[in-house]
Amino acid sequence: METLTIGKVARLAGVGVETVRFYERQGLVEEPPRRASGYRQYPVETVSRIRFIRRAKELGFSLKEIRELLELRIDPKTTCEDIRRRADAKIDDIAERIATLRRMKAALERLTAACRRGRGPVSGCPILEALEDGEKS
Amino acid sequence: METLTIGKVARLAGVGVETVRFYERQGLVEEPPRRASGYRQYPVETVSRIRFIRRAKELGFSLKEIRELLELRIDPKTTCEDIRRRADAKIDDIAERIATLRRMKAALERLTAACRRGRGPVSGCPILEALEDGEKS
DNA sequence: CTACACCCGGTACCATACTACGGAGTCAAG
DNA sequence: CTTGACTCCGTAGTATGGTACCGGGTGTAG
Repeated sequence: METLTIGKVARLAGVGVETVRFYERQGLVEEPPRRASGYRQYPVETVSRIRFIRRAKELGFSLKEIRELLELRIDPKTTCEDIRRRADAKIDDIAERIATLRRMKAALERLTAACRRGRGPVSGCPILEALEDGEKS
Repeated sequence: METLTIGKVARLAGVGVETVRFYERQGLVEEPPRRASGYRQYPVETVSRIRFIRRAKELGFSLKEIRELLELRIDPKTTCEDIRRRADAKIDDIAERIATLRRMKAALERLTAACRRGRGPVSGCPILEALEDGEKS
């Protein structure tokens, strides 16, 4: 089975070596087996895992939330009911983020449209107005 | 014209007084007029502005990016061309975030579906696998 | 068998985004 | 006209998420 050193994992995932070790300390990346010298031996999947972490982080999930997302899987240690409840909560959260982003996008599209056809009466701040409704917390 | 003290703005927007002043220092909230005593007099719109900042932050935008979003408007100081270019870049950014969130949501939905019909062969980490493709940076 | 890139753990430092504190002045209800 | 909540500014401290550096050991190509 193919394994990678920490440096290769880091390069493939587009992060620094220090970041990989940091994610390990945070419980986001499983502690890999070591060889006699103490060198970490990573399975190739670790690369995808780290790439996922980066993407989720860009979308505003905290490392704690990302850990929870990564723990969502069907295994014998947790009941199906429990997994479904937590996954459903995440789904709702994500749906709401998508809805808000869509409103922001629509507002910006109206702005560029107004711009294109000779600066209509768009003043004030359109993106801000787009979120006036739809408040919920 | 109705104005608000900093404390009222903060309460209505759901943040602390210190946060309002912090956003002012960061250029996210315009410096309001003061009365003779030095007290800030905010227009009511400031509340929406701060609520927008909070939402955008939850979606993973940095304060710097949020400032850029809030500056996108048609005014005489910038050319239409410039506004459109910057707005288009933000639109692309947002579209990509939406696409990634949709893939995450779909993965979680597959997980709960598998869960519901008596734990199928879903092992490993479905949300992670959902993003295996669609890499771009 | 040595050079050089790589890995080890530990600690210290950094940027971002707040949050708290202190000492003093202000406002309004009673 | 006092009292208590609110405001002022400045500075310092916190949490998160890394990033950098250290002295030392490891691995391998020439």
